[in-house]
Amino acid sequence: MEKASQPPRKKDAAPARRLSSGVDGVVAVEALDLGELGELLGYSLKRAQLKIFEDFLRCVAPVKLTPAQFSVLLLLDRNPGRNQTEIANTLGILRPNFVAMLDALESRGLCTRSRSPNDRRSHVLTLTDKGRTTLARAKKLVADKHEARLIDVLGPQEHRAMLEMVAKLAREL
Amino acid sequence: MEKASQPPRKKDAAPARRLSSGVDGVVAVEALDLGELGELLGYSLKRAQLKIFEDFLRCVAPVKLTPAQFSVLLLLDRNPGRNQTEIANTLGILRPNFVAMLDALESRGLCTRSRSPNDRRSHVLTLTDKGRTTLARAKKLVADKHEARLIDVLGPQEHRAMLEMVAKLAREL
DNA sequence: GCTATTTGATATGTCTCATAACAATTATAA
DNA sequence: TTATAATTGTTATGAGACATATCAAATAGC
Repeated sequence: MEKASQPPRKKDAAPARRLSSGVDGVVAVEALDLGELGELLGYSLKRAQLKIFEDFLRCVAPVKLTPAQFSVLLLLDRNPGRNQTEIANTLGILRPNFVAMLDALESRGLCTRSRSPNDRRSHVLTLTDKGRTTLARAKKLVADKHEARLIDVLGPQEHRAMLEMVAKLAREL
Repeated sequence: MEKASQPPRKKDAAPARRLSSGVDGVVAVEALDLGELGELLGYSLKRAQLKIFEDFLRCVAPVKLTPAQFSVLLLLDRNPGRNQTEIANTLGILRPNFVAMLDALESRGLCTRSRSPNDRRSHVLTLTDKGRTTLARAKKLVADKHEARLIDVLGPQEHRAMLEMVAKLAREL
């Protein structure tokens, strides 16, 4: 055990740092020690969330919908006749930022704004037929590809358990 | 129950939409139907993640560290002598974006950049004493306040289970 | 009627994340 | 060795999400 020439580096002597690897001459760097980062729920949660959104985008790519757009279409379908403020609020989107989102959906012919006869300030949001069929296609892609992949990785029990835990955190924290 | 004067609104007779509530005269809007949004893991996961980061910021506010900064300090402590590319890569941060992060930490005296004698291109990153004590304070706040809160909401078993599931997703998806 | 509030919208600013390009340095090949 | 390629830190820049202030039109409350 010769630890002579090394400068005193803490007490938890880390082993050799670099290992040149493989026939292709690529020099790999030894994986770093994540330490207590692995015990930080928020850290892994964030990374999982990014991966999940990536997977969502890939699976739903045929209908060109982002997770946010998909959630808007779902809400419009389930809650016809609502205005922008109501939809934006329940999705946690601020009204100013919701304007451009709606512009994009409306310009693609997926939904429409129409002045409410009761309150001419507000716009009643409605899914178009194209919006409904697009939503139907998206739902199928989400169920068959995206959620299926998650269930495949986690297992059905854990997937269900995780849904509940994550909903509880979103609700009660 | 007089609902006479209202104009006929669609056919799927949704129940009354607005309920004026409370003594303070605030008019609440009936909660919208989230539909299958509650079954979308990514949706709740994202909302949970935002709440967790909020809670982290609140708990760690006394030492003024963001989750990203905390993760950098943790990594520097566990992996002394590494350069910017290595630290940034393992945290999933792109090198250009890591520069400003390091500027902030270095300007607060929490870490230092020094040219490596072996490879004068790279900067060896080192935690300062102030960085170490700050990290120690942050770790205590995270454990005693932040993670404690999560365990309080989820329960110890579920908290542990969720850690593993989320790590699995981040790893295998 | 008069004031305050609400709704959609615009402008703006910040923050995160991603890409291209560059100088200095090192590695590799001819 | 010299010429070429690759790497490191950096800057500049752009896209996207997210937040605030402000506005005109419309409505509500007094």
